[in-house]
Amino acid sequence: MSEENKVLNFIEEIVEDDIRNNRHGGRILTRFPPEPNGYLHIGHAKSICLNFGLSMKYGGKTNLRFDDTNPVTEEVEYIESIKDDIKWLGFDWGNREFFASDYFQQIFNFAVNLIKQGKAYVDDLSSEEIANLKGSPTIAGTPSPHRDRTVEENLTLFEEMRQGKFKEGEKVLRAKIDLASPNMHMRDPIMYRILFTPHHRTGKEWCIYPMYDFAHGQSDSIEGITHSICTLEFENHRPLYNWYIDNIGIFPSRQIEFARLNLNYTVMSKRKLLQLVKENLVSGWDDPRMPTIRGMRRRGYTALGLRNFATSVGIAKRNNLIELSLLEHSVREDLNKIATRVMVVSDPLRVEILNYPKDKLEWLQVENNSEDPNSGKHEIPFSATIFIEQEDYMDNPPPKFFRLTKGGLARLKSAYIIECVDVEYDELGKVSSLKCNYFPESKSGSDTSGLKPKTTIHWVESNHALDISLRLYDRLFTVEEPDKQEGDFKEYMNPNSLVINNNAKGEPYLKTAFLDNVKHFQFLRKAYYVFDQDSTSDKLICNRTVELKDTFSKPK
RNA sequence: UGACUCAUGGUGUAAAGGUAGCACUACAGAUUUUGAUUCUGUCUGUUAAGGUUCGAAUCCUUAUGAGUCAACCA
Repeated sequence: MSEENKVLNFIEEIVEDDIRNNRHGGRILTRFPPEPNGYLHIGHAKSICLNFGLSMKYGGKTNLRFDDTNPVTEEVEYIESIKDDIKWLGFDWGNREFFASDYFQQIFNFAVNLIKQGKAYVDDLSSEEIANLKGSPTIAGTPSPHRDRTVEENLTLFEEMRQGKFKEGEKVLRAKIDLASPNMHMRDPIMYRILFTPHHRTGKEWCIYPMYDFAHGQSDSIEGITHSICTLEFENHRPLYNWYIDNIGIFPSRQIEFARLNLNYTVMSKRKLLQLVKENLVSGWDDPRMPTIRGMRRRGYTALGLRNFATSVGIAKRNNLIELSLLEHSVREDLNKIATRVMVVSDPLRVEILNYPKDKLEWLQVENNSEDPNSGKHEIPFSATIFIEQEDYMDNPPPKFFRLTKGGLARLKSAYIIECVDVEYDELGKVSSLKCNYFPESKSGSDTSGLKPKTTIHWVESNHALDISLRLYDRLFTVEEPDKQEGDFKEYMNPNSLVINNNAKGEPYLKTAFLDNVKHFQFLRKAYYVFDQDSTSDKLICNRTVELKDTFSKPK
């Protein structure tokens, strides 16, 4: 055991304890149980990493199980995307792919079992009537007039429910537990309801469907799940989870709850994300501003970055609000190691190098990534006209500005040192171009000039420059907790969450890289970028994944 | 004002009665042909009040604050 393994979260402690006590023979089986009614988000990623991580750590397995017990909201479309996202994240469930709907017959049999024990009954009351008789947390519920039907009567009625002899809402099957329980979930919860909507897998075979509480734990038990990990809002369901298992007498899976992930400046509920998509406030589930796995992937976040993030947020029972900066840190950490360095000028300022021969062109070697010695090199052109970043030149620099100024020096990355000798302005008085001289003996790698410019700036040669479209993404909301504000959360959307820049100039290698399927880049001194899926070799579109840390521009 | 759960720096997470640690953030400094990376350092914390104990973040009591629950959703 290494040092880091000694710090266990509370679930790992439970698992190690179970292994120590030889519970289930030391077998560990977890599951990830998505409902196929939406796309996976970063919160699901935390759960996926937890469940798969746990089984990998303790020599167990993890099942993928679709919790498809509500045909009204579920669609096949989501199943493929969910599987795709889990694979992309880097996890493999092998052949352990299951559906709660596969267990409908067994779950039905469990219900019959409870009816026979006198622990379940068919109720004719409407949804409203049942709710009204349920009482409140401080007031006990009132029994339904149908609570004491005979076993035979219940058996017949339930079978008739199954045969489709009743309309939707006409009858339900309820567990007979305790109408006075302080836990509302124990007040004769509904086990089955009638639904004539065809199911995406079982078609019209069934017209009665088990409720979550009578399907999830049963599926866990059928699969022999040892640790059924869910989020905190199911804490109050645990007594019911256990009651069903105890009373049916099936494999005792154990439910364990942990705090879901909350990220600031975003929303995480499927319902709200769906709203953003439906109302076209984002371009889709894979909009790079979305906290969905697809969105983050399109944004350029890496699977490893996301997995590391999931690990670093930790597992506990206390409600949390994670700062976006931790996510960004995790992503940068990975990208720093793998991103190919290129030069792209987002706001070009033309520079003429007066003492460089007008028709000369040289190709210079640059490293793909100085962090990775095996990443190789590529070539960039250099000539008498180049672009640099507008913000890298100032007439009247503030103190501590050490980029280019009139009469000042700067190193062009991987090329020469230049000195600014003259400045031209447009009619508005804005700097329109620079005249510089270069120092031939200052060439990168063989510099004998003895000059020590205070900084190195990025640049792009003008004749070979590629026009690049940049999509600059920022946080989707202007407030930390959009859900907790007054009024509609959508009022707090950040109007600048997407800014498109079509003026950027990139080095020609970008096109080669695109054709070579290189994905992640660091645009030197600016940010990490990824090619958007809409790119073609003639029109490169880059999504800004995350900016580089910048300790200079902060003070303003 | 019912039940369940939780409470440690700005954020997140450890410390199983014995030095309050780690990561992120922020701020310094060093290195740097990216104001990045890397390295070093600094700031800030046990919700409150009692109790048990030689000793309490940890155990007990009470208070306070927060979350969840009264869907034929999951």
